[in-house]
Amino acid sequence: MTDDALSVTFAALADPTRRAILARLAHGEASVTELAAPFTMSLPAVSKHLKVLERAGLITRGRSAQWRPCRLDAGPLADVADWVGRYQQFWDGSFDRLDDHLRQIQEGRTDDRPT
Amino acid sequence: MTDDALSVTFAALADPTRRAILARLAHGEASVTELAAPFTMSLPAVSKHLKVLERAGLITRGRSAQWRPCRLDAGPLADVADWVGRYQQFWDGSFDRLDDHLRQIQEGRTDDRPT
DNA sequence: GCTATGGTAAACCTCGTAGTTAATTAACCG
DNA sequence: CGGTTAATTAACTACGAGGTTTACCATAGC
Repeated sequence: MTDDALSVTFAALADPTRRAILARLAHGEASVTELAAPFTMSLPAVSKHLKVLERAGLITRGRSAQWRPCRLDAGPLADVADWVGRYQQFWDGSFDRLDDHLRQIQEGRTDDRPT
Repeated sequence: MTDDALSVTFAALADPTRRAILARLAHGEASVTELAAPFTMSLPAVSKHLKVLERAGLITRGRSAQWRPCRLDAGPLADVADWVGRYQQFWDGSFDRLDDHLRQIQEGRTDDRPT
């Protein structure tokens, strides 16, 4: 797997278990065993998923006695929304962003974006 | 890799080469060799990336003589935007979507979404 | 100190991904 | 037909992802 931030984030999201964990954390902090409860897989497997999410910056982990509570950090999701938003013109039938697009061409932007 | 649509889409996007290919296709149709030009990797490698994108529904491929032109299909990106949008309240500091969120709870929605 | 609980680490297995080179198919052109 | 260009298939290598079980560390509570 490539190691740029966006790739790490997308890869972390490419698993329904991890997305379900994020969905659970949207309700609020939770311990590892709480997060693992809905799944049939072993605790170490969940622990690994959490490590992936942590590496992607999607969760942060605290320390309270023997518990390691997880909290959602949606920062990287904003980057995802930003990235995907550049393609919005290609699915919503509107071209509201076309002038942004053209302006960016003029600015000589040639990196990883649709325009 | 899991085979639900969203996972396949996220996995396809978790590679800078593939994102660059999508960015290129946002300019318009292109052949495989055209798409491969910016990269140092071999043509079969690019061909495999295209197969991943095709499987995710992010591109469609035509046929014109010996060329197999690729076109962007942003449909799956709309699903990504939809998914990530449910977390917007967690990064933009506003709670504009909170009532949507609460309404969905009342509708008994318990699937892969932050609320 | 002992034991129970919460969580991670280690070692291992299996499978898919990303890349290579070489061979093959497909279509055009003279 | 023969040759060239476009692209895929095949066979192979290397590696990381996701899962398991077992063993270990850390803290709480008696």
